[in-house]
Amino acid sequence: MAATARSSSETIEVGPLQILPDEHLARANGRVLVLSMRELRLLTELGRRADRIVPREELFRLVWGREMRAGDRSVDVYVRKLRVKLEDALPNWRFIHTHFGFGYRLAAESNGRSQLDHTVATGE
Amino acid sequence: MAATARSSSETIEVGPLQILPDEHLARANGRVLVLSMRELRLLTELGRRADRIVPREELFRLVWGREMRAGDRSVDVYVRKLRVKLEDALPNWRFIHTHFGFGYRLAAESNGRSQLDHTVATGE
DNA sequence: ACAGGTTCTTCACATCCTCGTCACGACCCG
DNA sequence: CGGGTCGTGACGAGGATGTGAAGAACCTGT
Repeated sequence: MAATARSSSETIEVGPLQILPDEHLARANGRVLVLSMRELRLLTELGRRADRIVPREELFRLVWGREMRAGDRSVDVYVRKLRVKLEDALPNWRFIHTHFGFGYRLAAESNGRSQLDHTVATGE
Repeated sequence: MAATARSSSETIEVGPLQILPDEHLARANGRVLVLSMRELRLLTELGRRADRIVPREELFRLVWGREMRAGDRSVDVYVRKLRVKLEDALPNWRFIHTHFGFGYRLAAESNGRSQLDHTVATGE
């Protein structure tokens, strides 16, 4: 892959979610999320395109670094893993949205009510 | 003629409605609308001809890519689906107008009052 | 090299969504 | 009023996505 060594710490914020690719970690309301390599990369690439629909093939290319074979379900499986961990960390939010026939989109959406946890107190 | 230049990221705006065919999505006051392939294409073709009456046969040809068989109600059904989703996202607006015997026309018309719609995520 | 634990990949099955179509009733216009 | 047009809800088939699990690959410390 491109030898573009990212110098300054990139920070991606999506609602109460904070992604720090260069630190190899993400935070939910300041709490550190334990993510594997693949999971973090997938989340990062989605985060870099937050609020936009990213096709599976593109996601696979970005995260796995090669072309996706037809029928490969890896992206779906890792989306699932991310959803579980995000749900676990922030029960009242939904982040990864499916766009049937197109791909996935990352965006913070509160589950309607009880966003009493808005006292994020991130360094913001 | 269809000299539609394939400029990157075409944006169609109709009142508070924003259609981004290349992103595979549309927004209502910035909020993403979840549309299926057909729905988005229909909305797009209507949007490209905003304020003009588009005959069913033409709409069908544009969206389905083939000639419409007599008695086919697909266009009507999908107009209905779009209306429901648009109504859900922007309750005080009407977009798709029927022209009896001719076809449909897309135009933003506020229902007169209180378009201060804070359509907060219902979470329903 | 080995054991123990973790991550990655692949599968099979379950579930959900889309799409085209139908049927019936309301509507519009002459 | 009469006949065609449009609105609307429902249905089934087929395909796309969700989900749990098993085995392979990998990593780490001894």
